[in-house]
Amino acid sequence: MRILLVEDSLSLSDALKTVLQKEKYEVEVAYDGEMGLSMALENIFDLIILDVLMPKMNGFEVLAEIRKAKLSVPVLMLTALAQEKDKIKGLDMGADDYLAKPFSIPELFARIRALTRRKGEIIENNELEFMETKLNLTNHTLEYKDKSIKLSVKEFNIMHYFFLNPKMVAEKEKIISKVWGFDNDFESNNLEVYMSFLRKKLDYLKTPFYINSIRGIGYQLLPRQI
Amino acid sequence: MRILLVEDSLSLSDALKTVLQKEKYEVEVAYDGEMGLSMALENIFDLIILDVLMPKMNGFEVLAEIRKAKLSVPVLMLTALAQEKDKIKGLDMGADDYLAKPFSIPELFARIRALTRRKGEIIENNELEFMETKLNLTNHTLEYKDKSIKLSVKEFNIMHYFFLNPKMVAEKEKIISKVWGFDNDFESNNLEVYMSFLRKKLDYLKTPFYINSIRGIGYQLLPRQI
DNA sequence: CGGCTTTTTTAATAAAGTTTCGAAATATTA
DNA sequence: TAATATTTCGAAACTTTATTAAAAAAGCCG
Repeated sequence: MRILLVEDSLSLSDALKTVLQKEKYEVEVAYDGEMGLSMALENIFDLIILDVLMPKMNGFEVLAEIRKAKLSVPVLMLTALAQEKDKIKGLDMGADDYLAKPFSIPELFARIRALTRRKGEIIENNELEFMETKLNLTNHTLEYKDKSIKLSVKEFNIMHYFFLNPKMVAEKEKIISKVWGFDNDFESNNLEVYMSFLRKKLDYLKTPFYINSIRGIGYQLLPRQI
Repeated sequence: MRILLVEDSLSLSDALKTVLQKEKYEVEVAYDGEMGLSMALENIFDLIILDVLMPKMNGFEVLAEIRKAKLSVPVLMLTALAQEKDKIKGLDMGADDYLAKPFSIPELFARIRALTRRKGEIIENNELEFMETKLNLTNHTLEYKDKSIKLSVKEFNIMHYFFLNPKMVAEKEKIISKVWGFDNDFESNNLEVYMSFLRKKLDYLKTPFYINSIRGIGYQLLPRQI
């Protein structure tokens, strides 16, 4: 489970990182809003913990950009601004929970568990589900009915992005920046190559959905017509 | 948006029901845990607000049964038990949020919006509508009744212009400058060619409007006469 | 480390879809 | 009817996407 922690106070972020890692979360830390935003846009996280008061760009601004980019990752706002209007502002801007400092670590953990539990769609154990097909997050396999197939890291990341944003159109740009990181990919058809790999695997599994391409825009998982 | 409110205190449940209805939520009230559970199992709700301290069956027990029945409906626990261990218990049992009494109504609303947002969000594919026909802005498809057809970029841009200025006469010049960019088009019938493409697609969809041409000026979407 | 497998990248080609252009057919108007 | 505008069609040029094969890189294991 990957968490992005955006928090400028070194003492707090260090402490949080340590306790989170003890609970087996993979944690990446950003020390200001700008850094947090670019990390959020470039990588796939299961949860973002966002401080409000930060240099360069505050938590509200980061949140606004994250949602503008149509990322559906759950966001937990964490802040000293315990005022009601701030809570409401944060929640209405697309945060999923809002915890005022000082908070108790066990409560934070419980809220993290609550937020990551239902990620995307239904989640059991450590898998995401979309149309009866399961993406296993621990062993990177895709499972449908009695068949299962291994995905390479790149294949998995692409599929992960689809499963986290089910039914939505995944723009090529977005997928590329998630899987290969920003700027990369000049003059390369890597994405198309991987989409072809994935289509083969979906065909093998006979999943009830297929990868539809939308010329000039990107791809979308759609139900197979029979 | 349908909400189930499970709360034994008449004064509180009445007050909440009233304010929720003012916000256009459909609200059903259960006055004890057993009643709440059976209503939750029998109907479809978008959110369940669950008190903890209740006669017959407490909120934790109701929640446990709801999750045992594999219902994934979001649950907001609402209670006087503000103790940390209760919060944690509730969240870990499958509640999505936990609010301690006394709480502020605006904060409750903000949390309700946060919890119910994701449901609508997935379907939220932005589209424009004109005469029951939808122009999907992410997919670049045009949809009417049960049919849907893909539009190419140029076709889409033209249609987009119409949908943004419905009922108006779209001047050729304007369309051309929007779709091909400034002045371009000297001595070319591209626009006419595309209008022909679009007419074919509208015929296929059997939309209730057609493209009428206004000689010397441009085009206009008009209701089809039968 | 060295050989083996797997994954990722690159490049070439094929396939599919889009746009443009010119010309012919049709319609409109004065 | 002549002049002008619009519609339609098909071929060609062009773009984007898909597929394949092979080279390069990364990972694995004794």
